[in-house]
Amino acid sequence: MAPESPPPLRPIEFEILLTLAGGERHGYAILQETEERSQGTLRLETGTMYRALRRLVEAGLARPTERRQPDPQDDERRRYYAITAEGRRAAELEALRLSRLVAAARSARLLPLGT
Amino acid sequence: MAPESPPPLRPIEFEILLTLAGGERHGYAILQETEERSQGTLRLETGTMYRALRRLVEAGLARPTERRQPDPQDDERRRYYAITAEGRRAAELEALRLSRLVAAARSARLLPLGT
DNA sequence: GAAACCTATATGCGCGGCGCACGTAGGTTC
DNA sequence: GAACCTACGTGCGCCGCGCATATAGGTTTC
Repeated sequence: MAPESPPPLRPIEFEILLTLAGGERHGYAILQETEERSQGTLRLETGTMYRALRRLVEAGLARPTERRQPDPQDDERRRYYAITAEGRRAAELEALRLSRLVAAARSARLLPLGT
Repeated sequence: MAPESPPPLRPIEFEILLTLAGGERHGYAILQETEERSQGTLRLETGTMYRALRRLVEAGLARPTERRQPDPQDDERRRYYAITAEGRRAAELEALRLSRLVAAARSARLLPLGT
């Protein structure tokens, strides 16, 4: 009877949470920032992203924020989201898993040892 | 017209190639070694693994080996597979992508900085 | 000035990967 | 002999994903 580990994050869900870990973001900003970070190695489709974002909210890993600062620059259509405490824990777990995976890849000489 | 980057590896495909990077393996050994490496954070279903392995062969990233060493210890049912040069390149690319992702996670303080 | 593009969010649809169950089968352990 | 391990594989249903499309206001380009 293990403490019932939560279902693992899908790659796209982790990307979104990683972006949200940097602060509140709206959907379109998540799209841009994620693709920029991956430098073309990942293209995040709008349909995929908005649905994954909704899933994260339903799972309690992200939450919509009512933040509507009186900035006239701000596009009214934007809907902002923040990572939750549970979302952060899930992302930390996944990051740890990935770091071990990368270490294993380094041991297998799939990456330069010095990196 | 970018040089048409290949479709990215799925997580399970990367796990399999990572195991094969350590040398020839048969299917059941891939199952055991992968689960052992992930220490319970990933459970690789038999159906999923054998099908992913077949996909990798069809994509030219892995190949069956006719290796049948005269070891009487060896279970005759085993079917061995090896990583191909193309498979290694794909795994290296994915490992690089993941290492950058982990670095980003570290910057976002999802991982202890010292690790 | 309209055609093209950017920002911003969202749905429709079809394919296929995945989880789970099951099948086969010989060997070992209790 | 029942249960379990090794070893390979198929069947099936769900749903996540990629791609297309919808909506709509603002800006840039020809």
